[in-house]
Amino acid sequence: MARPRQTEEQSKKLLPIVCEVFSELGYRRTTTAELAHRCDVRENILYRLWPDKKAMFLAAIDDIFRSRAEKWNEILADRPAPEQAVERIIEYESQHQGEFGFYRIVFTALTETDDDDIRVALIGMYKSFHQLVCRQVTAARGSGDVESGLPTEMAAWGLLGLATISNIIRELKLLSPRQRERMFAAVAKCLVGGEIS
Amino acid sequence: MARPRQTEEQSKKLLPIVCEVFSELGYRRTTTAELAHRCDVRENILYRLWPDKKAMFLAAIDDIFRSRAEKWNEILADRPAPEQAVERIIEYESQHQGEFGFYRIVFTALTETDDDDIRVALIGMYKSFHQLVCRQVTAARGSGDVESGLPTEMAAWGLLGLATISNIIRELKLLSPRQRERMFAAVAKCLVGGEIS
DNA sequence: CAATAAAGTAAGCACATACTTACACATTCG
DNA sequence: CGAATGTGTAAGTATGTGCTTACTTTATTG
Repeated sequence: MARPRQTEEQSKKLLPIVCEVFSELGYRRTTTAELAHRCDVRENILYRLWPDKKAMFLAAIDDIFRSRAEKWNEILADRPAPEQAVERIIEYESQHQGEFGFYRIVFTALTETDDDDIRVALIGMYKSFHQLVCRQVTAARGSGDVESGLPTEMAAWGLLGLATISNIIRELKLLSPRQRERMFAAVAKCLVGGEIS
Repeated sequence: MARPRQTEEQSKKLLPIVCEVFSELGYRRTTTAELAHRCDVRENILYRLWPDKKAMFLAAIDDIFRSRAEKWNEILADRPAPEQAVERIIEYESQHQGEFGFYRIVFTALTETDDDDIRVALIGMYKSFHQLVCRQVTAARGSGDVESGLPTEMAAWGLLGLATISNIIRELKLLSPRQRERMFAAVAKCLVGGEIS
């Protein structure tokens, strides 16, 4: 007998903007006023969608992981040969870095908050990502002798580290985009396929 | 005809505490009141040593780089064989990670501020570190054929990435300390000595 | 239409916090 | 000593910010 709730749709609509602002400004500098402004609504509307600022941030963490994983799935959807899958993802990552503000969110979550819920969310995200990467590395390596190279899980952590420093390099312009891409590809190749001397 | 200034000595005395607080809490959560409290002085005394909070943070960045570089020099001071130098540093880093709050300061500087002076300080710091690492990698590789492995500068970036993810792993307890150390050593070895397949 | 409930507006409150000011005390050196 | 200058204390100010509240408008459905 009245208007049906649209909160669901609205939060979906607003979430990408929320993500963007958090990843641009970090947790602390992101004010609810700024969030509202960028979402082109008033603050209290945000507070109808989420109970508090922390919930908005948690939603952003969740969304940022989901959108990244989705992207990877898209890449893998056209079924490249397993050996090429990881290369495809690496190529994608090296070129589209920072697009989702992934690392800024992580950094901010690590330093600006001291909240257990946020830590738990981060931990879950990293574990999922690590798994995802592990699977790709395994696929890329095929059934060749694994003993000669880095154990898969270690190579996967190395790749995550590579992605992280690569983002820092991008943010601080420590290398040109071209150089950064080449560095990313070479180091990734070394980690996935390199022998331990 | 009056008391001589002691600001120099006092800032030296207080700086490690300032570093510690910034790296624990990040830039935004660190209040001048908290800084004063931890330094066991009043706020206005901090403001006699530095013009504003940002200057305190910049001083912390500078100090944290200096103390880390010093540590490395200590390690290298007892002149290990060049091939072992990088291993020594890697071993040290893998075990003492997070001690200086290095990465927390970096993360916080990257996300919580949008200040050019801070960016410049960070950029300088990374370049210095990268050089330092490059020199060690070169030394470790000796005069062997370089062509077969990763170019030195790339390996150095990889190592910095490894240190970064390793810190994240430590902070989020994604691996046990033992596992993390093993991972660090294995990936580092792969980067420094690994062949590109 | 008219009742109802959601969406939107605007103002404001309570508190945190960067930075200041006014003043008392201590130390140096003519 | 005493004037000058540095150090320490304590309170205060102006602003920013998370969150709320009281109210108006809009859409839906019996």
